[in-house]
Amino acid sequence: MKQGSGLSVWIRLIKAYNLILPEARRSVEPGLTLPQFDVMAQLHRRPDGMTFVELSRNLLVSAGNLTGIVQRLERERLVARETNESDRRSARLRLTTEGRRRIAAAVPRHARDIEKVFASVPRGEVAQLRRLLGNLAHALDRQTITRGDTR
Amino acid sequence: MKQGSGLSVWIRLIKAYNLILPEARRSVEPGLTLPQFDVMAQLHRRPDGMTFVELSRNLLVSAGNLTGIVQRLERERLVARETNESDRRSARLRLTTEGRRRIAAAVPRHARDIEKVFASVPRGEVAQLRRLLGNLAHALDRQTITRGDTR
DNA sequence: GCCTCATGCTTTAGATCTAAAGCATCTCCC
DNA sequence: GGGAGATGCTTTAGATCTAAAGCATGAGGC
Repeated sequence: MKQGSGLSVWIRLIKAYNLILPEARRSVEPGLTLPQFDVMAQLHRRPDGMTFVELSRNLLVSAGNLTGIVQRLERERLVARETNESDRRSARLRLTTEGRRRIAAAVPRHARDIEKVFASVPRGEVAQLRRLLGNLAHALDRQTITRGDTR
Repeated sequence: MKQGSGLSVWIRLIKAYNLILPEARRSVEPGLTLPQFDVMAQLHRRPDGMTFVELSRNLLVSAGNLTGIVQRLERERLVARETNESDRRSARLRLTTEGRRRIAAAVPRHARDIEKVFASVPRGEVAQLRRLLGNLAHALDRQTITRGDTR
């Protein structure tokens, strides 16, 4: 009777995700795409910079994708890389002064815009969703890591 | 104190979505992409076929994207289009016999694979998530429609 | 000092995605 | 009729994404 509720959760998750995503996209600084904004927002919280690997872990973006995203940000002089002399494979990315200027106001504005999206949802439900989605992500995380086994 | 929970829900939604998505992708019939699978799964439930507009409404995929996805399915002879003589703008898409064969077993298998993803989540939480995500999608839906106003 | 493997980033091919413009065809109203 | 606007699909440019291969550099064992 309760059969199939997992699939139903997944379908509703997709639906909610795809309803919010365009709002999130609309809310980013004009001239930036959402992935570009995400990279800059991450860097904004880490004045000492981040490597590609650190970034890709925090953003759930593969390293391969970052190459292109960062290249476009470098072309716009919003991000700069410096090579690490002690490990010449890795690069450290930082916001430029212009990049910091552009993102500083955009981050809190984006946060406010996302809050507005949830304005019509009862407070209690938002709190529950927050908790349940946190549990869900944790459960999936463990499961995904485990699946890496050869067994 | 409770400030910012909407943003937090959004971030966790992204995380959960991005954890499940690779599993969903892994689970589709080999040789098909997830969007291609989605199109075929929709058509499988509608033996009398669907137009591009109907499909894009059900899949949250823009009509522009469908053109390419359907072209690849036509190339593989999994889907065929017939032109509507009474309205020559629109096309009706149907699964071919081969397409039906390919998708028939894949759909329930995919559903079982998604259920497995939720195996480690307590039944009660799955039920709550189902309900809350349903409410969320409804609330957002109304809001999005309303936003279309000039006001 | 080499060899092997791991690590960090880039590249490639192919598919998708957004946003916007474009092309037919239909509808409606004067 | 004929034109204005709506509708259904396609096309375009640019960005992203997956999956997989590739390249350079590091680290550890012998």
